[in-house]
Amino acid sequence: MTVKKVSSELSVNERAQQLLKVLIERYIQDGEPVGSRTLSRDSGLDLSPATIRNVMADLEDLGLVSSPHTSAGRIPTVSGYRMFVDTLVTLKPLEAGKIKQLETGLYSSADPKILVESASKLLSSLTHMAGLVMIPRRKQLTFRQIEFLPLSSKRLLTILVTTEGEVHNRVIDVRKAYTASQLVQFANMLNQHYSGLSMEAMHKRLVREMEQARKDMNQIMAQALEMAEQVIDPEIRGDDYVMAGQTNLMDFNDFSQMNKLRELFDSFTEKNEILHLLDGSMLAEGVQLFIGEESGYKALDQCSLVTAPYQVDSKVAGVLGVVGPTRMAYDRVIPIVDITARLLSTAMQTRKAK
Amino acid sequence: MTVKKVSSELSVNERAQQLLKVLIERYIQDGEPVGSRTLSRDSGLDLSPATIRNVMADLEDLGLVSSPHTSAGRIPTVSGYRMFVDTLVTLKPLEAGKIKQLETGLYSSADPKILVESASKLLSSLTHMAGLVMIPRRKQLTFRQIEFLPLSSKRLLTILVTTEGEVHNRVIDVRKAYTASQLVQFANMLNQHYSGLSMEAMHKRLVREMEQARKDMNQIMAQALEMAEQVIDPEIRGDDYVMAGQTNLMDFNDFSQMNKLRELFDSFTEKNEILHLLDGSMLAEGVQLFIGEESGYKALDQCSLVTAPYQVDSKVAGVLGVVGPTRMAYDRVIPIVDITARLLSTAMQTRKAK
DNA sequence: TATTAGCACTCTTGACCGCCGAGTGCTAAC
DNA sequence: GTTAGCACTCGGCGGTCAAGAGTGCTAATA
Repeated sequence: MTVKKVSSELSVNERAQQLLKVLIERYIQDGEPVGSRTLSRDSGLDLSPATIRNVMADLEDLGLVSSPHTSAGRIPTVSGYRMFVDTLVTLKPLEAGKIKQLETGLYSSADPKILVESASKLLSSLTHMAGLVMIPRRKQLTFRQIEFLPLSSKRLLTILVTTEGEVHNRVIDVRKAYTASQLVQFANMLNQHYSGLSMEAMHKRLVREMEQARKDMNQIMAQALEMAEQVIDPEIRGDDYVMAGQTNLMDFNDFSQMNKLRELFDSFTEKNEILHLLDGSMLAEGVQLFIGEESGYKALDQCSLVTAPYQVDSKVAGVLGVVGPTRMAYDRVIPIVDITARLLSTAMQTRKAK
Repeated sequence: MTVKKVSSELSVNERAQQLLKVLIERYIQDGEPVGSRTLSRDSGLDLSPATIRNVMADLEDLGLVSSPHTSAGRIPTVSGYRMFVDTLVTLKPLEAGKIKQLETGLYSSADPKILVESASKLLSSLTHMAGLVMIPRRKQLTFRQIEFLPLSSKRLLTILVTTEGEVHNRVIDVRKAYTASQLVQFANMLNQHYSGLSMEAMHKRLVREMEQARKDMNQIMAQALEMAEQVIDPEIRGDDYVMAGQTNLMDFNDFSQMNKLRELFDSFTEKNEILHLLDGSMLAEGVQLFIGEESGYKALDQCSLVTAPYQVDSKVAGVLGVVGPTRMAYDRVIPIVDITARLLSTAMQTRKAK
């Protein structure tokens, strides 16, 4: 009896899941609420609309679907999508042509800046949504060298280079004028002393040793350290990302209300909400999804974000992904994001493996 | 007789102009076609609606106004706006508060990159439209020094610094591996040889002398020159600009058709059309306007662009401006752009005048 | 007991209609 | 040259109506 009940419940669930799957696929395709008739016709399950209506009522009780109004079909809820992407979806392998496109797009340059930009453009063009690639985290970057160039008497151009090949520059004002050779001396000292440290570690040591130098009345040293501090302090905070194809999102009538769309775009330029999400998905193993309100940010509550981390020299270096309407073709998008991350990883390798 | 006719025609014109002015001011305020009744009431000219209708018919013949349909009021055409901004508009001086806002916003940093960004943000927030600031033209920049850092055996990080304090970096692949000291030697040679030249001049000489070095079989020299060429070649082309507040444009129902707005946004990321316009207005003396189709670009045909050049050390260095709907408050926007350009000029000065 | 047919009900959508208000162009009078 | 008057036009708004799609419920069926 018990056994039978369980198995019967299970079969109900399987059938319901199958129906949910078809419903979502259908809804993703057409963007319109799916009714019982349609489902009866296209589910391959040979059930009458009436039966399907019963199942739908169950799914609605479970919070997996909802109907916009009494006499409309059903549309998936966020939980519905979640179940779909977690257990139901059958991913579509990426066509060879698109893989080729990705490869040629990514293997044509060695400059990380250009690579990141290409990746984000490719993501956007392959998915017809907005692509984004996070730039390697500052904190994890390691200091390589610094340089000071005088612009005017009390104004210096500072250039900071990381081992990874990123260059950051900043203009700073200093209290007194230094000669060119003094500046070179400062730079040499800092370079010898700190080269190879992570930015974060360097920051900590800088602060500590600045204290020390002040106590020792070592003016020169203190000055040099202060200058360095001025440069790396802003660099240490804040990751950044590059985005492409934002305007693609304007085509989805899911965002027909302008203010919603505006909110979204603003959060793209504001960046910190998105960065926080990307930051979180750095730790995840493979592709990760934030569906609708799952992200926790109001601006994104009509969107889904699909991300995957990428590596440089087999260490996680950043995250890339796409943003689109909740109703997106997950079966196509997930593989695209996945593969792009892999390809970017190999393209970013500093020493050639082959 | 002739005299009388002329003077009479003139007075008609003056009256018509006055009416055109009021009409445009009104239309800018409300965004709705202005009818003869309204004009009769608010023009201050004590004319009956019927008379005004006659004048309107004349203005329509002259192509200065048009009516969207038979029984609507009139709205200005591009030529109408043009006449308005050229001869009719009475500019509203900027309130002291806003000037203060600009000053504190611009005098807080010395870094040109940050300055440019602040300026564009300020423009956007003061006008509630999109602000943009062009970054000093590359060709006019002068070369100061170059540096080569090895990333891996055949991959170099190149850093190029201009006298103006801009830093450009790029990763390049080279044919053979060089030692660190060789790279330093290359850099020294280039720095001594070319420092102080404009990028354009440097480019020309590089090409010429590369030829020469090849003929002389001076391998080292040729290699060094080729590397330099790889760096400055991409830098020499293409100016760039920074934009802020694009989403402000989404509030104007003038851009209610999404595809029009999308076209506009795309042309912002595409950049070259806008750059071409900005480029053109570098030569102009003060504030310059492109109204609607005047710009010649389809994406901008619903917009106006208000620009003004700014100086660095009393040489024109770039252009800034705002983009908004054709129906914008020119009387307020023109002074804002004008003053921002002036303030940015003084903020950008490399040696302090005071 | 699960499934299905049937039916009444609900809700959206688009078409059609008529009316009102705003505004015009024209003509004739001032 | 200006104005009053009048006929006309057009967009917008609200209401009604029918069609279509889909639901929930109940009772019959396998």
